Amino acid sequence: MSQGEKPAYQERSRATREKIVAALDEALKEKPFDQVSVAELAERAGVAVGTVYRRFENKDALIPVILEIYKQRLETGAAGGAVEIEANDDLREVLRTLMQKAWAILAKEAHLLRAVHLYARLKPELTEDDSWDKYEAQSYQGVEQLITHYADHIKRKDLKRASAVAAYFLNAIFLEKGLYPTMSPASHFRYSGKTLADEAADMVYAYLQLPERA
Amino acid sequence: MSQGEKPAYQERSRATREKIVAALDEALKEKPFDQVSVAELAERAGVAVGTVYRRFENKDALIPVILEIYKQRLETGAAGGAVEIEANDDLREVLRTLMQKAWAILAKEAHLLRAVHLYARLKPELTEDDSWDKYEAQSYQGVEQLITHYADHIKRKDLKRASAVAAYFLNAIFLEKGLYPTMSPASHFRYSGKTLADEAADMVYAYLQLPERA
Amino acid sequence: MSQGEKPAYQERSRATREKIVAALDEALKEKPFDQVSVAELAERAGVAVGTVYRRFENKDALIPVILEIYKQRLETGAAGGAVEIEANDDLREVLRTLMQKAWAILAKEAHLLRAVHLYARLKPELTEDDSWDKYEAQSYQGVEQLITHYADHIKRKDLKRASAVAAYFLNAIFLEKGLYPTMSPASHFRYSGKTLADEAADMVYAYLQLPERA
Amino acid sequence: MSQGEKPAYQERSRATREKIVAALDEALKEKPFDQVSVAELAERAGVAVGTVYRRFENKDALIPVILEIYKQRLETGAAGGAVEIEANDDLREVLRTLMQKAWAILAKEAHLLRAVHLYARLKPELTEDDSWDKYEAQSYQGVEQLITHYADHIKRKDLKRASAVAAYFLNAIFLEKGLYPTMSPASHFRYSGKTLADEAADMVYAYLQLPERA
DNA sequence: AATGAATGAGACTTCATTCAT
DNA sequence: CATGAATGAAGTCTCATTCAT
Repeated sequence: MSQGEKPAYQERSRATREKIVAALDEALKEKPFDQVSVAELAERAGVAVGTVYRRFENKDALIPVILEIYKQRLETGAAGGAVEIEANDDLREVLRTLMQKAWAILAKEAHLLRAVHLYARLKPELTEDDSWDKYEAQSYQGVEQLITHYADHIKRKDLKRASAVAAYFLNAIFLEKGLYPTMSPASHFRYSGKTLADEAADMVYAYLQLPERA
Repeated sequence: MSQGEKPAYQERSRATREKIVAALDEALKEKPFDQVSVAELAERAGVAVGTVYRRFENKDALIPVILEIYKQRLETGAAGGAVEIEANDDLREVLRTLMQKAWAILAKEAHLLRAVHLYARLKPELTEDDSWDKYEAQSYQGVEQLITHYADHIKRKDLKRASAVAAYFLNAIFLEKGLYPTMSPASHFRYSGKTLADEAADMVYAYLQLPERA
Repeated sequence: MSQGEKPAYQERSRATREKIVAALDEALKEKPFDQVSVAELAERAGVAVGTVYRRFENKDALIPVILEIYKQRLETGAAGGAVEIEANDDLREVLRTLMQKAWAILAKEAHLLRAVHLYARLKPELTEDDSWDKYEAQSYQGVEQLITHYADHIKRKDLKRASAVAAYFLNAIFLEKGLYPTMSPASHFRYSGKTLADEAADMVYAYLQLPERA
Repeated sequence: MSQGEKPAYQERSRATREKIVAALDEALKEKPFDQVSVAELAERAGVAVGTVYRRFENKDALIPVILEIYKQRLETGAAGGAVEIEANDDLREVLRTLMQKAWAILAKEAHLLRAVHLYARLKPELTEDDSWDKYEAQSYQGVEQLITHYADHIKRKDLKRASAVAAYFLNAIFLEKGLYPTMSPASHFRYSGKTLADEAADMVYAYLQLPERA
């Protein structure tokens, strides 16, 4: 239960909450959170306006929910395609596989990623318990673990920094993807998402192979 | 003159337009475009509300102006710090210098970058003459030229794709910077912008040095 | 049972009613009836919203209850401090004692007096059986009885009118007190309630001693 | 211009303001301020809802206006019927005349008196410059001046206290009148307003003639 | 009987846009 | 051309009341 959300004691309440959350998920595919009125949300959810306010203190209390859905989707997606790393796998290949998986998930949840960045992340005070912070930390650690695991095959000395830079980069590239999921064909990057994922993996791999400046 | 903008034949009109544009620039430093009301804009510009509507058909007609200001600032910034590339300069160093320059400019104009991405780029139909398209093309070509210039020191075969990927990456990383110019210290990337710029340069450099997969 | 109230046949029902009434009494000490929502009332009473509606047809049906509580408090208060009038008591002193008693009770029940005047009395149609009317009649009669009892010591000829005027006056002065129980010290009447009660008694006494105009 | 009110530079603005104020005046004759919605007010005034908000920051900003109208009406009324006190006039008669005048004015403006007491006076923080305070002080001083003027014909020693008590009493009796301007015929005070005014005057007169207790 | 979730009318307020001056 | 008053649709939120459990 996030900040500003009201407790749901009954089964019925939980069902209602789910309807609202689902409606929000759908609505975000079409327009930014700002432009989804509570009335529209209620209608999509098939409930009355007042019902939304019975579950959420105000419209802003829905923002943490976005992050919540997003994290849940990622977990579900990750669970479905967990990557088992064998000791002797090639780092370049592992990165490529990982990026492909991540990209596939994001292509489906881009609308949430967009909302997370534009609302949840920009209003951290609304997100309970440093939720974004924790999530971010987790993803940074994931990258760090991978890199540490392959320390012997990496030329960078400062693995901590390398990990942070790599994570920042991946985050940035996914953000771009999230903001412009269906960018007009006029866009000058004419390669497929699959290709881009491969190249992003290569970029990280190459970076790790490059020794620091003297 | 962008879409929805009205012609300014007289001297006075142009002065008015300048005032409005300057006011918009200032306002965007404080809040997103959405939250800048026409009334506020008029007040900041020292003109009446009706006057804004005499110059711009509606509020959306101001969106292309954002891109216009942004491009102009970049040009001014770039002109002030043009990088002369000598034939025998080291590519890694050149990239680093370029990134530092770019970073410095963006740090100052982050509010515009943010607005460009959130409004101008998301509503390409509002931007006259494929303005964003042209701008994007230009920046892609810039990267491509640089890479072509250093073709001999690069291991990638497909220079066109490498250029596109590099440009996409740079764009993404700047977007992240633009959206969260003053991200809370809780953020897990604890390195300075200067450091990040260096690492980004390295990442592109390393990528260019890595031959394509077999 | 007032208008709009529903019969409570069972023991449990009566207990519920009591809880609601007590909650209303408490709530009125803090805010006007208007601002006490049914939900708040139910919570204060420790019952569900629906339960309130099982006992009272609608929110307005609570208004007569206010008068009921008020009358009951006055009776309790009066019973506790009944004034025995001896034949040879001085009228001026008797009035003074009465006013002091009345004032003491009202100071405690000012919130009810306020509510009675603002809601119960302004919506007589809601008050069952001319309840306010009866109450008013009773208080007028009380004054009349007292005055009749002291007829020999009074100069006024028209005792009925004098009684009515005196009752009206007392009512008015208590209303003022009820509406502004804790008026800011900036208020220009800087005397204590006790003093004011004394003076009010004097005023009535003096009035009774003044013969009608020729 | 009271608190929360916006400046009206143009003639047109002033006309609008007047329309709104007049509409408020009318509306208060029918229902309490609480129950007058901004939409209703706008409709009565023949303007749009937004227009009300252009002149008044919010609904509460209308409260000080009530006091303003009330004071203005009293002044207008008083001006029309100023009472010239001749040195040798009888105090009882003077009081009677004054009360009759006051009563006549109030009968017409009872709705404002009601609103002043329920809103303006209960929310002094909304009333600019201690406006109510000043008004109250003025009325107290008026009574005091009259009483001082007739000091020789008064038996009370403490004229200051006597003045305060008299003013408090008059205020209270008018409040009662304001709150129940058209009390149902069931009311037990069956005398006309004119009669009541006479009796109120007598009451004050008698009080002044009664020496303090020993 | 009791519960509390759901309803939806209606209140306040904002603001892009129009238009009389 | 400029001004700023006026407009009114639309948004957020409250709360008396209803109803399924």
